[in-house]
Amino acid sequence: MSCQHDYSVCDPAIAQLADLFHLLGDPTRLRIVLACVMAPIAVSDIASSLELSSSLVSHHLRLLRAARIVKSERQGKQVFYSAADAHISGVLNDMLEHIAEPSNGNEA
Amino acid sequence: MSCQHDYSVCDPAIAQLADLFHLLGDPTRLRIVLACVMAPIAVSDIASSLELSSSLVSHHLRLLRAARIVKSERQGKQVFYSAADAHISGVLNDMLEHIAEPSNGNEA
DNA sequence: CTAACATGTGAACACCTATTCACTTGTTAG
DNA sequence: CTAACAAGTGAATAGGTGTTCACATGTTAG
Repeated sequence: MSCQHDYSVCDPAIAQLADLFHLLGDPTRLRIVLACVMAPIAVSDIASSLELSSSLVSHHLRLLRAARIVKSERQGKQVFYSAADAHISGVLNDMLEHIAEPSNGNEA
Repeated sequence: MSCQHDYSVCDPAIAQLADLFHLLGDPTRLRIVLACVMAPIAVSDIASSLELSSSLVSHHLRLLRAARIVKSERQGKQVFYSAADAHISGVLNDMLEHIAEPSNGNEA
């Protein structure tokens, strides 16, 4: 198996990996993900709390759900979205730590 | 301080976070990052091993270095690039685990 | 059934960006 | 100095995509 768990990643895995990062790479979509990671939340609540149209939120949630970044659960008229698994929060935490790190003098 | 280390992320941090993910969201750029994460490597070696033009690799490395995802080190004519810190590999590992996870029946 | 609400979706547009090409800058060797 | 190699850069372009608008679907209440 040439597709192990270290960094010798096979090409299809790279495409999938890039797709996940790409989905998190949009500020609006990232805010939606963060809202879902905190707690299960309905589409309309995401829209109102982030001041976005429900339509836009739905568009983004569709992509996020297709990539299994979030999962959906219906409760009456509303559909609640939440983080798909723990890896997502792990990724977000690592990136936040990366940002919080002091500049190592390798910029500019 | 409203900008703590949990998910109540302030807006400028979200922009920065999204920018990092966006940089990893391109397959070509992600391959370059993976090459750098494995071991310090020169621009020309990245280009030849990934079958890309040196120009394209330089363009991407500029962006990656600006975001402190990679760092550069000159050795003679060549410039070696490597991962900026451990958080990057942590993020990549988490995402790989996310991919490797069995489908939880929430697709399609 | 209808009305009202919540969510999903298709098309269109404006914007962004990855890539290529030509060129410049830097470095070592002679 | 020049020649050859490595890396960086600016402009132009083709393709991708986030957003909006109008509408469709689904669900509950009456």
